[in-house]
Formats: sequence, structure tokens, C-alpha cells
Amino acid sequence: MTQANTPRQTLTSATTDALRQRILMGEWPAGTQLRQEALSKELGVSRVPLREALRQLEAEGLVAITERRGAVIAQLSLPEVLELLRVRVLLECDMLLEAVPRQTQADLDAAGAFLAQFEDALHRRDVGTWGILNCRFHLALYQAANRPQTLALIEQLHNRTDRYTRMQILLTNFSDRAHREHSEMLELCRRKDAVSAAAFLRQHILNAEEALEAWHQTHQGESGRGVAARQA
Amino acid sequence: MTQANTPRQTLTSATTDALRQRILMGEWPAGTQLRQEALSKELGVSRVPLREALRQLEAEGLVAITERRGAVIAQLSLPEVLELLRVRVLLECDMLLEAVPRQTQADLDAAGAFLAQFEDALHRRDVGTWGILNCRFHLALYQAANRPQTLALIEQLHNRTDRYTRMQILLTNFSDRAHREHSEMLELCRRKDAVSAAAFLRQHILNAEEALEAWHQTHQGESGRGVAARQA
DNA sequence: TTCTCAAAAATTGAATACAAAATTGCCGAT
DNA sequence: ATCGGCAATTTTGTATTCAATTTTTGAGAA
Repeated sequence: MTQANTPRQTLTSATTDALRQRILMGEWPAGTQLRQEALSKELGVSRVPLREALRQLEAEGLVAITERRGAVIAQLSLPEVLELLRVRVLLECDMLLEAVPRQTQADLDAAGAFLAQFEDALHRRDVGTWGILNCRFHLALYQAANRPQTLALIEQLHNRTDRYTRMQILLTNFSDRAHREHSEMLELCRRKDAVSAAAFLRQHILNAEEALEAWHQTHQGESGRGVAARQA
Repeated sequence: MTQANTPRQTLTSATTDALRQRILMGEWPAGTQLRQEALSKELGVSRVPLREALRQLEAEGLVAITERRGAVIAQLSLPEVLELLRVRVLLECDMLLEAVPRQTQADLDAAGAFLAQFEDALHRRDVGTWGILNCRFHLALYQAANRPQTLALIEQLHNRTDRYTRMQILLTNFSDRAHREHSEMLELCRRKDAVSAAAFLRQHILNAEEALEAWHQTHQGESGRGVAARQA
């Protein structure tokens, strides 16, 4: 469609990106089997680049490959999600502390733009887009810290956890609260109050953590091993 | 050799493990081209599993794949190494604080065993083994925290950074100092002094960071873009 | 009916062969 | 000596084929 004849991007990379996008949009519930034959036919590629893409996504933690049993959408238990959220608290607070003093007007505007789109997706109840914008907003805030490696790590952590926080927020109608917290965080950044912003960010992630834990308490044993049973 | 006829492990996994091991042992300097044809022939596998292995190692940050130019051993600039070391400080200190109160005698003995092997490799000047044992020792200390996901993240960070800290320690003859610091850390864990142990760990990583930075100051412009020119 | 076990079907893993696209290096012309 | 272009190497992608393993199906027995 875009560049049928001259593939500037390798098929493997394009396949990886397409799959990652669709996984992040929540197209498949956790635990879904990804059949090589069916997927490769659907994407219009052969099995070789598809398998390379699956390997890459496995290393990113988005799919799980069991030998001779193929790939499934990665599934995290509640303790595992809590672990990763805790790592996010550590990394993101540290990043924000360094980013705030360096943030230019353009940085703040970029984050603000995501916040606006965010609100829009919220009203349309477009959960997939909502999750992706949530990640983009956070990353935009940390951009000014000028630490690309750490930023990439944080992005991967978001990719692995957003599925769960998103679901939690959808089911508990915490979307308004999350949006208000985001606005408040951006406002603190505008005021160059790095310490308060980091403290707020910490609480923001811990809130999601607690809500996820509480939801799991009341719904335990309802689904399989994983946190999420089905979605969308 | 071990199981020629019945490969319980798939070739892709075996290839990934073998390549990771050799990369961590420092067999190839950073930036080395990995030719698919040559490597697959050397490992006795076809190109398909080799390419899947390279994709996986790319996602782990050990090799870098440029489209249509193939794979090279990953190369980090000094700022990038410093970034990752800083992430390590955050994660490892947090882990150690949680691990120390839960450490059993068996945990401490396991770490101690690595320390002994460590000393041995040091006297043999076996830098590759030294680096791997360094990682194992650290991971053994965090085992009791019972946070497998975080542990896996820390292991990946070690895999990406050890090449550089190892080189720095080799070139500056800091190996004795590193060993003394490790012994001291283990002793603090034995005394259940988590706070001191974490503070010591923090300083331990920051020491490596500073030495790396100082070495780079005096040797700047000597090699290419990366921190390391050649090795072993 | 339900359970168990064996055969069949489906799926994954891997090798090989072949084609196409891009990069690299080399060679000659200006 | 530098620039442009051609050829060789290398990477990338597809198709085909086959082996090994898992999953499903189905028949027979309790």
C-alpha cells in the first residue's frame, strides 16, 4: 500500500512493528495462540520473517514462545505486574527529576498535545488508543532528560504493563482520575517543581498498582492463571 | 555431542545461548561484523535459526542489526554506558534492600561460592569468566528478593554493561579493589545490615562508573566512536 | 456414558534452493 | 586525486520439502 515495490524497511521489521502495534492495541487477549501459518497469510508475508518478528517480540516480553508449541500473547501474573510497576516507579521518578529542569516549552507542549488526544480517546472509549497515548504522554515528559537508553527501557516496561493497568482503569472507571492526575503532573512540570512532580508520579503509578491489586482481590479465581481473562 | 539425535532444545534456542555466551566471554570486540553464512557454518546450523537468534540477541541489546547491513556486536558510547549503570544502581540497590532480610544461609553460601570462583578467575587473568562470575555473584545476592522479572532485567543490564566495566577494571588494575568490595558487600549481607550493604553497592557501581569516565578522559580520541576499541 | 489409548491431523522447527535488493569495493574516466 | 558506475559480495525474502512433536480425533473397553 504505502511502498509495495520498494520496501525501504525490511519485512521482518515491518512485521515486528505491525504485530507490536496490534498487540499494544489489545487486539488479542493475553494467552491467545498466534498461529504462524494463519498470521503470515494475514500479514502477507512468509513464515520466516514472521518467526523472526515473534522472536524479537518475545525478547521484548510481548509474546511468549514455548518450544514446539508456538507463540502466545504474553501473560503476566499479578505479582509480576506489580514487580514491573515497581521498577517503573524507580526509573520514571528518577527520569522526571532530571527532565523537569531541562524541559523547554516545546517539550511541555508535546506532552500537552498527547494529553488532549488522550482526552479525546477517553470520550470515544477507544481503550487501545488510550493505552498507547498514555505511554506517549509519559515518554514525552521524560524526553528532556536526554537519556535515550533509559527511555527505551521505560517504553518496554510500559508495553508490558499497560495492558493490565489499562484494563484495570477501564473496569474500575478510573479513567477520569487518571486524566486528572496527568493534567496535574503536567502542571507541576510547567511550574518546574520537579520534586512534587516526581512524588505525584510515584503516587500515580502506585494508585494504578493498588487499584489493580484491589480488583484482583474481588475477582480472584474468576479467570485463569493470568491477571486478565479477556479484553475488548 | 550431548544430545545429537534428540534435540530437546530447539536449534534457535541453542544458537541464541551459544552466541550469548560467546559474546559475554568477550570473543568478539564491539563493532565486529557477524556474517550469517560464516557463523551458521561454524555453528553447524542453517541460516534460519541463526537469524532468529540474532533477532533475539538484538532485542537483548547484545548485537545491533542494521537493515541490509547485517549484525554487529553492540557498541555503547560512554554516555550510554553511564546511563545503564545508573539504572543498575537504582534497581540493584532496591533489590538488595529487599533481599538481605530474606537471605538464608544457602543464599549467602551460593554468593560466597561465586566469590571464590571469582578470585580464582582473577588469578588466572581469565577476563571472560571473571565478567560472567561478577554478574552471577550480583544476581545471587538479589535472589532472595524473590522478584524474577526484576532479576531478569538486571541480568540484561549486566550483559550489556559488563563488557565495559570489565575492560575498565582490567586496564586500570582495579580487580583487587573490586574483589575487596564484593567481599565487604557479602559480609554486610551476612550481618543483615541491608542499608549499609545497599549504600556500599551503590558506591561499588559508582566507582566503576567513575573509573570508566576517568579512563575515557585520558584515552579519548584514541579509538572509534565506541568506548572500547579492541579487547582480549 | 465415560475413560483410555492409539492413529491421524495439524503445527512447529529446520534445511535447502533460488531470487531479489542493497551495500561494498574496485576500476576506469575526467 | 576524485567522482561515477559496474560487478561481486552480502543480506533479505520466498517457496518447498521434510522431520519431529503436539493436539485432536475416534474407536474400543469398562
